[in-house]
Amino acid sequence: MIDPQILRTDPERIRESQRRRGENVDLVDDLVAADVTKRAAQQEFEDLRGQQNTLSKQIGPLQGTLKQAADAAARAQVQSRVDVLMANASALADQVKTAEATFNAASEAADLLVLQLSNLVNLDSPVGGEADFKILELVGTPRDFAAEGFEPKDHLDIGERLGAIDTGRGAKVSGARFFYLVGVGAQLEFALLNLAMQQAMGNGLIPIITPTMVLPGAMEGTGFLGQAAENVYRIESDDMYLVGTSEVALAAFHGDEIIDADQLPLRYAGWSTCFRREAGSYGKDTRGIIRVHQFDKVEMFVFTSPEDAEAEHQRLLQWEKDFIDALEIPYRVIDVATGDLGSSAARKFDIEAWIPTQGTYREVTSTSNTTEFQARRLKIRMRAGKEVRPLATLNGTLCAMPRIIVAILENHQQADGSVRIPAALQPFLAGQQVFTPKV
RNA sequence: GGAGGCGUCGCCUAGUCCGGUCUAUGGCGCCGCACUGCUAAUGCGGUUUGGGUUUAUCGCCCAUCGGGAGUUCAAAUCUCCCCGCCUCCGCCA
Repeated sequence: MIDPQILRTDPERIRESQRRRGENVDLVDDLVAADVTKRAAQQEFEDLRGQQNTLSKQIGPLQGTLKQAADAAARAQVQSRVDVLMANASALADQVKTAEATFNAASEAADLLVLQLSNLVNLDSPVGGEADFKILELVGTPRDFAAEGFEPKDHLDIGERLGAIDTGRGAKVSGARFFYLVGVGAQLEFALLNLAMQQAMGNGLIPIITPTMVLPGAMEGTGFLGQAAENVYRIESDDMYLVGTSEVALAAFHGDEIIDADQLPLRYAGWSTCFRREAGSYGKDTRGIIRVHQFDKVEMFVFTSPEDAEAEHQRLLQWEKDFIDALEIPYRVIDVATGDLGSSAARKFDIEAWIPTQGTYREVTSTSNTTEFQARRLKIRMRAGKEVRPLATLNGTLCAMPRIIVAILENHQQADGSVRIPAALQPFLAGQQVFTPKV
């Protein structure tokens, strides 16, 4: 949700944001109109309710007088005054009811529109669609397998030979885009989890394990029921959702709370399984575990003041780079274009790891500055002195397991089918330096 | 799943039976002022949140007693539904 004040003072700013996103610009004008209608109805209703309250409040004391009235004559006099007041108030009650219904309808209409509006984009984000990202940085050098004298195998070949990845049985049991991590595959995930958490805690983040099923409010509040709704699993029988990222449960963690400014920033490193329907990606990445319905992820999430949000965003990006650096994987950092931000983000940086067999970089992390967008929806505020106002939330992937595993297997494979284990991971793998094929 | 109890403006708490002087009591905490070498103590005042209006301020109005619906001129208080917490029973990793 954006600041409704902007709607009244500077709607052009919102229109420009919508334009850059390639989203509905007319929505802004509909909203401005709905807001005007809503406030007029509110005035009308509150004015009538005020009149009614005034009348009603006179009745109470008179009832007391009535009980203490000395004689029948006095009682009759007071009673007649009560009768008049009640008659007037009664007449108003109908009007109040009508005005209230009108206001509620206008209010709902406006709220519905507001929820459709995406966050204001950061003006530094490159304008355009998915392909219009800007490359900010190239780190590391992809290996020259030709020079090394062998053809790199893809992660599934390597993983199967290590007995680490089993997509065949995944499909048998759960369908397409499901997989098993077995043996060293499972060990590798645990090692990555431990390395990620060690780094996160070293940076002062609070480790946290979140629910993976959430109520509609959490999903709505984080902005996943808009354009992204088709990628979310819904549990029909209980009206709940499976989260696509622990960001949902992490953001909602402080929902409806007012946090003292001196508690900020609040930084978490959440661990959860993530579920994605991957609707609209039929035929894409069908081989291996690059695009799956269920995976585990360590996610960083920060609550901070809006003033500090951009600096915090850079910090999250740096921590993501630190992690990929530790795994010795070549990557590039991109500034995601406005049309590819998702509704909550004002700005987004992705890290894309080099995938040798694809000859390209693929997304492994993503960090978004959602400014006050989620906080407004989830009613998360900060108290700075006497002032209470929305805070900013940010999220960033620290380690999305399958894709990192893909990157490790492919980038660190050796001619004999073994995989070199990066030094940073070795302490979490009982000192193993290499995974060797079982077959 | 069953039975019972509970949910009040940061925390604790009065009020709910019997609707109206509830503009929600008191304590703690916090903020301001006064007093005092400093601190502490004490005294006085302030202290829910959201919205509208005004906005230079003061202010005024509406809503808010877990959530929603209803009865009523009027609901913390009465009715119904829902949610959460606690205790016990059952089941269970």
